[in-house]
Amino acid sequence: MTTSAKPHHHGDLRNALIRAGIDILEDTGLSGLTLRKCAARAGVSHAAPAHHFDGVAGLKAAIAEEGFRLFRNYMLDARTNGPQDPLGRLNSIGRGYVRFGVDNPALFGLIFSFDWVTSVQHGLQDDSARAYQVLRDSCAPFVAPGEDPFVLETQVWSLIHGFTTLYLSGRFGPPDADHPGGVLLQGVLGLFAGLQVASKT
Amino acid sequence: MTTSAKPHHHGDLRNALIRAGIDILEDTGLSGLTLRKCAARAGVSHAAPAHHFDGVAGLKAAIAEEGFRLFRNYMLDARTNGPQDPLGRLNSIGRGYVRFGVDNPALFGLIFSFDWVTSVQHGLQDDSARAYQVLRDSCAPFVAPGEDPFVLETQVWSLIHGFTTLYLSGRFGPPDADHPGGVLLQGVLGLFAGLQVASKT
DNA sequence: GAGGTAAACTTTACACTGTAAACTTGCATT
DNA sequence: AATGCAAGTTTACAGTGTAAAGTTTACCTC
Repeated sequence: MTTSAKPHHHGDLRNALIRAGIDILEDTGLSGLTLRKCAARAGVSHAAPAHHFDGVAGLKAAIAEEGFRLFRNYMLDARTNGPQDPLGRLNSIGRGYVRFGVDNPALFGLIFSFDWVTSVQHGLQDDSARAYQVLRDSCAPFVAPGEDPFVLETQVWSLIHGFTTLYLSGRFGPPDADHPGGVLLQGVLGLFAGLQVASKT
Repeated sequence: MTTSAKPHHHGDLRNALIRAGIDILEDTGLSGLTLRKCAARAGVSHAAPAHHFDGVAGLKAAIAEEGFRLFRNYMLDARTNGPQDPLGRLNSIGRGYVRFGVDNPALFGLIFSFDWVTSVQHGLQDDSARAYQVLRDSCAPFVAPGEDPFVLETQVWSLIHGFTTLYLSGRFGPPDADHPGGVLLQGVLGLFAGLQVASKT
């Protein structure tokens, strides 16, 4: 029939589908991300993404992988461009965290929509861990030598993550794209003011 | 909406559908909650719930209303049964918060799945505010007279909410149904140890 | 090169979902 | 009693994920 040079083999369909998915997330939010729309956007049949990613869960996981990388870069950028004392660096992580959410709300929702078991099943634990490591590093100066850093990390992560999700849901008013978190975030981060830099022994 | 006191056909279909919905949430999680399954469970046609609640969003909102009440009771019970000093009461709120999530993970996910605009559209702001008031009251002793309590409340809410969502996702290991949050929660709540009870002037 | 094989996609089909409109039934007010 | 209206049902439809089978393309072996 149509003998035109229409290559069956797309070449880089996997990445094209991921990019299409991210675009759809920006345009129509998490609920708008479907296999079929993703396929249509990439110009392939609706079953192609299912074949590549083994179902919609796999597609979302592949997008989340890219999302975690972006997320990590937001935190790194914020830390790089902020004050370099331990507390300043920790606060910068928090600001980068919130800014990522404000700039990419649907992607933020996606990467945290997996429970941990599902994350591991889809091989997301590495990307997730790399992002977490940034937070971990910024907590390290406050951990006394020989002590378990886990409690402090969980305190920091819980506070920042909780604020970000509540902030994105609009419970503190409409998110401010120019100053993510606004002065409220600054006040919330004040809870870290009491942290003591651990001596190096 | 005022509950119609007149059973025309079924009798109390609205409440029956809400209870069916909560049962389905427990059994199959948030993604398993559909209009049609809910209708089948209540023994009516699949279009009945849509008629009562104006779509699936309305059904979820009605279930969330009940969820917020249960959520509030969890916090109140925890506070009642715990130590009665200000810090002890604040910590109890946190424990009740986490316990509600562990006991009703899908319902917890549901009541926080609405953004604020949608919440208001469905008339959930009152139930949400009543639950928030419990947290607010427990924060009050730490707010200096004349000061805005909002920052402290946001600190507390963010920390507890963030911990609960991350804990429920299994990122700190499988949730412990007998001791929700476990020792980790205790450590996280330690961040409040520095709070000072405000003088009454 | 010829032939075979596996991967990359398409086509087709199906069950399930939410929503809308038309239809039926039964209570209630006038 | 007649009419109106609320409560449910029936029917229909578009969109979704998934599975199976079919088709095309690239590659590999002989």
